[in-house]
Amino acid sequence: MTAGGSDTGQVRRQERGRRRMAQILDAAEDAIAEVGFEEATTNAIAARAGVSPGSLYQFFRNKDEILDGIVERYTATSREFWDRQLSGEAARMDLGDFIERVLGALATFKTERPAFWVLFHGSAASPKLGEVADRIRAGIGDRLREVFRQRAPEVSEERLELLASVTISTVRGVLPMVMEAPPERRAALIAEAKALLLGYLGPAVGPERREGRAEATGEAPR
Amino acid sequence: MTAGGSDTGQVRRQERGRRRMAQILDAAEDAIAEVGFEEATTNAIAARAGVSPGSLYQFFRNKDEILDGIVERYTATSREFWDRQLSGEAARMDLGDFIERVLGALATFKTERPAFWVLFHGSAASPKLGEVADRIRAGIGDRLREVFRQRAPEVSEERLELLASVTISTVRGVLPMVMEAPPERRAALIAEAKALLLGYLGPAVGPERREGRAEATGEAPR
DNA sequence: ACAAAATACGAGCGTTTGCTCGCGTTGGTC
DNA sequence: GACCAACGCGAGCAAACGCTCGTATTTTGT
Repeated sequence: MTAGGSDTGQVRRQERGRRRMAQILDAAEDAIAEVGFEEATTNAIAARAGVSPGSLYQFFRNKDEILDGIVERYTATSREFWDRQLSGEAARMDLGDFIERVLGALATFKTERPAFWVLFHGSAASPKLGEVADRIRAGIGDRLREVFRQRAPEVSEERLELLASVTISTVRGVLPMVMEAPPERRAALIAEAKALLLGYLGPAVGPERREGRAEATGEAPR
Repeated sequence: MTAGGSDTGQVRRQERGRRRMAQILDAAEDAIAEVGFEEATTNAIAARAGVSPGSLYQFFRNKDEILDGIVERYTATSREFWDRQLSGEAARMDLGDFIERVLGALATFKTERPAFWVLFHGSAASPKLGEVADRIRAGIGDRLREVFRQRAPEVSEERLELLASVTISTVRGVLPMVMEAPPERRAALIAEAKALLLGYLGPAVGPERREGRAEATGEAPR
């Protein structure tokens, strides 16, 4: 009898099994990134992972559960990434440097994990992936708002919310353009995106905000 | 015998037939907008259009050709829209007014034709739709660049290209946020988007640009 | 050493999907 | 009014899909 299921905890997974699960998730990730979720057949995923269809269903009760597995891995990876990018340090950096660092890190991350990129920004994913991506973005929004709040405590909460939302949407719109461009053009596009965001965020949360717009370097009025 | 096919020109369509084709395209548009292209079954589309599967295939050789029909209609509608928005007049307007008008028109258009919206910006469409949308955006980019060129003839061609690309990507990123927000919040979000674009475009193609500026969005001397 | 559980296989099931086919109806043309 | 193309129907075919099942092998616990 099959003893399937993955997170029901009813199966004592062996080392071999955990390896297989990772193999299958890798294969599924690639397949879905290539042709979309509905079009990635379970048999094809199994074949790509070097596993029989029967074995696949030993670890995942159905196709949706494979997607759940991918989502779980992505959520964890994403959290790590944004923990690094939006740490306390981010509130103390120069705004331009901050923007540049995040955009750069985002670009290299998407380059290194193209499957994640296609999965969550592409147009061939699935409604479920869309929802997860929305939730993740909401979390990023909260953290970004916190960074802004620390940078500019005098700004109202509603404005902070607007700033964070617009910033995320902008990055979301601009990043595909950067990623689809030939690599030698990326630097110029990132610089342009930086200018765009700097012009928008600078007056609100940058050092040059308000009273006399000092050109100063290294001041912390508070 | 069936005499199918749509654009092969081998069939003398009657008035009744052309009406049926429009019915089918309407139904297909709605169905695809709801569940995505692959998941919208031909039988369901036929039923929604009040037509038998056999009749559907009288007008469209296969499922892809239905998509072609939708694309054709959208392309025409889109061209009309952008003809209005990016006419010669656009080069003579105040930059802020121009941005506001386009954003507003875009928002109302997407509200009135939700199917188009989901089809071309949603994540449940199809690779083919993606390609078409890319081509359309390229066309919009050309026209926008032309508007910018008329507004600021002294700006280099490469810079104009960057400005147009970044502008389109930004709008593409910001618009979903506006559309998904509750209607009473849209005005605030559009105002915010306007500020974002004005800050970026103003120094380059706005009336407030100055010849002597060496800072900010660095202009390459030549 | 031995039983039980976990892992592995792949042919093939039941269902769904895009599409066909045979046949009947409507409408334009002479 | 006779003829023929265009229009219309819907049962059902062939292919593809997600998934199962009987069975064989490997690992773990004792």
